[in-house]
Amino acid sequence: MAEPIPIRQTAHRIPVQTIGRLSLYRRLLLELSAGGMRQIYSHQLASAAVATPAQVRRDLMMIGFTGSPRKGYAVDELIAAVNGVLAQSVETSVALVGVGNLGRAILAYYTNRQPWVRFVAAFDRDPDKANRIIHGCRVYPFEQAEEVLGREGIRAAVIAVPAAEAQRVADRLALAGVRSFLNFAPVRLHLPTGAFVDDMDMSTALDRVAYYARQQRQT
Amino acid sequence: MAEPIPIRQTAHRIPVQTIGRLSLYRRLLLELSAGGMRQIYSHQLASAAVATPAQVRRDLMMIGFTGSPRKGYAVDELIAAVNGVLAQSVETSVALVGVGNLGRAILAYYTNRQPWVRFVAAFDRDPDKANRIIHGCRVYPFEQAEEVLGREGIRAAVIAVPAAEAQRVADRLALAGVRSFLNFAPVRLHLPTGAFVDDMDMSTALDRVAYYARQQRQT
DNA sequence: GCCTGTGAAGCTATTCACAGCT
DNA sequence: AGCTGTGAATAGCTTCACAGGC
Repeated sequence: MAEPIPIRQTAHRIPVQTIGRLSLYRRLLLELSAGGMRQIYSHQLASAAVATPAQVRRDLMMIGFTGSPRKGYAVDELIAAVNGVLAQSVETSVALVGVGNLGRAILAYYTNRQPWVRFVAAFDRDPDKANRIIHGCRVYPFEQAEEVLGREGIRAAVIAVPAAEAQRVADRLALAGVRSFLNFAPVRLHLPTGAFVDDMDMSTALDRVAYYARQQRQT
Repeated sequence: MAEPIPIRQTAHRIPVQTIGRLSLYRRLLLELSAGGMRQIYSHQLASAAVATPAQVRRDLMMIGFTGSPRKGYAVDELIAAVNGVLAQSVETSVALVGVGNLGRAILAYYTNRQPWVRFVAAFDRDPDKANRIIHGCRVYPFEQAEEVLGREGIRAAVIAVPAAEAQRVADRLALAGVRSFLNFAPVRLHLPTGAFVDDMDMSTALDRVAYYARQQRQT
């Protein structure tokens, strides 16, 4: 009865930045592996990821993966190790809320990438959109959210509704058991502690980019 | 001949996080102002922005804006102050590269928001897309990038091309004078120092969200 | 009493730098 | 000779906490 799942427990919390970079490393490594690369040095992976070698080594240390001084890291083993952290062997079910222009583009974007994540349901307030299948994902009226989320065991959602509705949607999803959100609406969400939100605030991002475009001073 | 542009120089560099929050504050304040609010306390703005009051005060300190202990901050003056920092009175011209599903959704998203930023040109490799007008933005063949970017004085661009093309596109834009990038392609870009890149990496974001959806342990 | 402005402290991610290994 | 693994140092954003003001 000691530990039924002795997978790999890296005692400490992994910082969110590291999680993000691990996702990037995996993507790069999958491509390199397909290209025949078997071993890789931290400086090579760092260069591909636009990071420093020390950063790469630190990240891998976080997940308890070790290489050899002589040959660097074994690519396929490293991919497996990252998979072990990012996707605990099962694929994650995700819901999309808001099937407007942006929502559809998001669905199209994710289709046939990341087989470890699957969009199993989409919701829209507009009943005309219900019961259609978009990019292989069934659209339900938002009223059925609780039922479908529960049935599918969905704990992650992508919010692509207008700003004015985002908080209401988030509240309802949270009550239905969703704990992790990818928020495309340009508002910050108030959520119960323990929930995770990743804001993809395109408005803010464009403002930042516009700001730095004007900082053409000496550098 | 002392200082022809005595605008407002807050000696130190403003951190990118602060720039992002200023953008958010402005959006919130515009709405509050439209709703008739004239004064606001740091804790009120903080609550709307899901931040701490100290954070708000520090951010405003960064741009040299001061309130009064009694009444807090004057909403409209604060909006003007943020505008002074984020948009130096002129509107910023931006180009979009890649007019696929995602590119069109991006254009649609930004249309009629943020009047201080304007998409003046879009580019696509596919000549069939050229010379059309999408959401009020003219599409050019990518070959004409240098010419159009130069003519319009464009220094900021949104990259929405497939991963495999993003670096080539970025290189060419950088050579044509673009210094600030909003990158939707799921790769990190290598750019000359001094250039600014904001990565909107949707793949990484979804992986992060999926990861934390599974961390349903005690919190 | 309750707010702002801010020096100082705290925190956490990143980078350094070097011992150890092959 | 050149790489990994990692304690220690660094850096920079955030939070604390309190003086000052109304």
